[in-house]
Amino acid sequence: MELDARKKKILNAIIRNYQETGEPVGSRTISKYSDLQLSSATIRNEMSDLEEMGLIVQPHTSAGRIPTDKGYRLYVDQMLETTDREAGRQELAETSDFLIERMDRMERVLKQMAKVLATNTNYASMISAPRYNRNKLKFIQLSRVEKHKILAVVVVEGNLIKNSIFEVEEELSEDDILSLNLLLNTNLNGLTIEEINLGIITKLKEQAGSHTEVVGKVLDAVAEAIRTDDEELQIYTSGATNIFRYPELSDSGKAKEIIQVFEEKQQLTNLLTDKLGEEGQQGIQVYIGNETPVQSMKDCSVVTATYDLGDGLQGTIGIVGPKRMDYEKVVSTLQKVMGQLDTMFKKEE
Amino acid sequence: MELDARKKKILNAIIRNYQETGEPVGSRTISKYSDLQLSSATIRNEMSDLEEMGLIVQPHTSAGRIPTDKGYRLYVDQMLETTDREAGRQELAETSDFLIERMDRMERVLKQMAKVLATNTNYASMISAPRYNRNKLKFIQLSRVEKHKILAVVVVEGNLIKNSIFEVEEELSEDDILSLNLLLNTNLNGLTIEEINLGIITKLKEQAGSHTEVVGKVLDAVAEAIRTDDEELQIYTSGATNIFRYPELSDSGKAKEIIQVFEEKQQLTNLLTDKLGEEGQQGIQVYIGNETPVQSMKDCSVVTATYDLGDGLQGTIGIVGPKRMDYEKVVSTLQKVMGQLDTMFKKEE
DNA sequence: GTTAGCACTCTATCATGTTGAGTGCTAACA
DNA sequence: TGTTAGCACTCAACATGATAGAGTGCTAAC
Repeated sequence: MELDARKKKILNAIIRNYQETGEPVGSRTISKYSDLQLSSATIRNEMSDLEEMGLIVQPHTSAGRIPTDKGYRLYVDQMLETTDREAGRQELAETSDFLIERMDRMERVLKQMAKVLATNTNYASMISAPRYNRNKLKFIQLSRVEKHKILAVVVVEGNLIKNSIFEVEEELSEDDILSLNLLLNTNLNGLTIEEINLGIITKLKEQAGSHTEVVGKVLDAVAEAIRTDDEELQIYTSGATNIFRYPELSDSGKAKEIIQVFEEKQQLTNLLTDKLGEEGQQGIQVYIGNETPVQSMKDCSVVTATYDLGDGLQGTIGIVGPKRMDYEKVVSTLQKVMGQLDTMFKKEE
Repeated sequence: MELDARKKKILNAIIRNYQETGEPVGSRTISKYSDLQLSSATIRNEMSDLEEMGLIVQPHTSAGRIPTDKGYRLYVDQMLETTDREAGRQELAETSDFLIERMDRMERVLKQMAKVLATNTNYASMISAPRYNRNKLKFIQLSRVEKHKILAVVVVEGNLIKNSIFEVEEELSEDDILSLNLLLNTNLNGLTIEEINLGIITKLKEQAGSHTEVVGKVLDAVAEAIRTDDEELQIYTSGATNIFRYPELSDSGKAKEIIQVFEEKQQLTNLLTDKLGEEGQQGIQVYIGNETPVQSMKDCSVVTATYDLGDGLQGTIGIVGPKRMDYEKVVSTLQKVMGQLDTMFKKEE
């Protein structure tokens, strides 16, 4: 069976209506509220066809129809026009002014962004801090904090800073520290973690003479600082409790599963890094129901988008909501937030 | 009416029973499962008295009784013996071995502790990172990262480290930085934030000569590093979804409120800092129902405990659960975790 | 002071009936 | 051939009523 223009219109109307009400939608409703002038009987025939094609289903006999995952997929792929909504843009802009004023550190900005996303959409939001694709070492600074305690500050490309305090057996003089600083910086700066191989390490330790212990510990700190461990991906979330707004997700079994994922964050990594390399349309990915890589989200839809701050700094923002979410609004909101991240960090750094 | 020993025993039995089942408990149950050999009729008379005293209530006529806030309060204050439970200790100890092995940074330890607390008790847990009572400046280190960018590393007592990168107009030479470092450290080390007054600032800026801009920005960074802002209190939580285990808290209205508090964390500050100064019995505080400073927790009980790592490092750990929580277990678990924090950080630092 | 017995109350549960929304099918119509 | 009116049918949701069971308070006897 082919999907002609009229069937598309009807499917569209069903999805829109279901989006608003959350209730199965019947033939009479469509007949009244769509622009095609057809009787409910005709709509019924068409709906029967749509059901046969697997785009909609009845929860039970004598109920209206609701879209299937396949139906949503079709809707998202073919029927969604990304119209700019002036109203939405306006609203978000206001929040953003407020945001820029109070801006402080990356962490705070990301937290705020997550919050803006969640409150604007009424869905749950998540945002991952930038991952470092190129992990070049920029700068190392050792200092003596106490007699046997050394502070190592490691700065990598993108001005990410990591500290580490460790204890050493020997007592180092200021001069020792100075020369170690020089040694480390001349040999390591500009290198990526892959380039710091055993050869370089051995050479360093030789040159360090009696201070091999310190060098070893510093290298540990460096490794710690620039590793791109998935476990370590910082994720900020907001509005997880928004899912209670949607009855189809509110029963305590489903709600628990979803909120747990948001609380533990570990699993969100899968969502936020899933298609990180590939370039879709502007890096936007839509997972409907079972398409999700995270099983607990099978009753939700997830929309993610990759942002790029330059300097190899890439991260992902995402929205989790019911399958009947307002995809149009979500996509355009995500785009706006990405634009904002862009200007914000262009301005700041 | 006076509360004799028998009434206490009955109240105790009611609370214990309600703790396990979550159902109102009737006279017959007590008659059978308590060690006092009394008929249900006698128990009924006593229960009637307990109700009159406001310690228990009937949800409706012909239902059993459940404890009131006042009843729980009496139970916690007078009837709770903190017996060491060998089994519990054993269990927690195992988890802790695992924990020590993977220990890394303070943040990770605290996250793990929260998790241990939550999984051991099956309630929700929260833990605040140490607050700094004495904020003595220990060490400042400036370095040049790029031409116009300076990295300031500030170390305060307790080895808390804060970084800040800022831009400066003038181009600083390595020598400039060296002398600024000297200047800042000789003048500021060992001072608390209160002691860094306008006089010292002016003096510093004079001595800095042309580098007043840098000094100003460094001082901002210092202020940022050692301020004890409540807003900034780092809080780690775990097991918020445990509340779904308790039917009396699972309906989506209550659950939403509670989980929201855990998600936004802001309000938890009130719980975790409420009685921070005062010393109760080992710093343990129990809030039952409406006693809580956070309105959304009025259907829960909250138990908090203050830990002290020495060096002026103080923080709070807490448990949130239903009012019928196992106070005994919670208190003893908290004590164990505090002991662990203690040994852990004594060992490490 | 304790207990057995009884009338009473209230919830939970189940069966039953009713209503209304919505469908599928058929026959008539353009 | 596509569209529509009409009708019988289905099913969830809601209300009603009956029943069982848990638990109480009270009274009278021990």
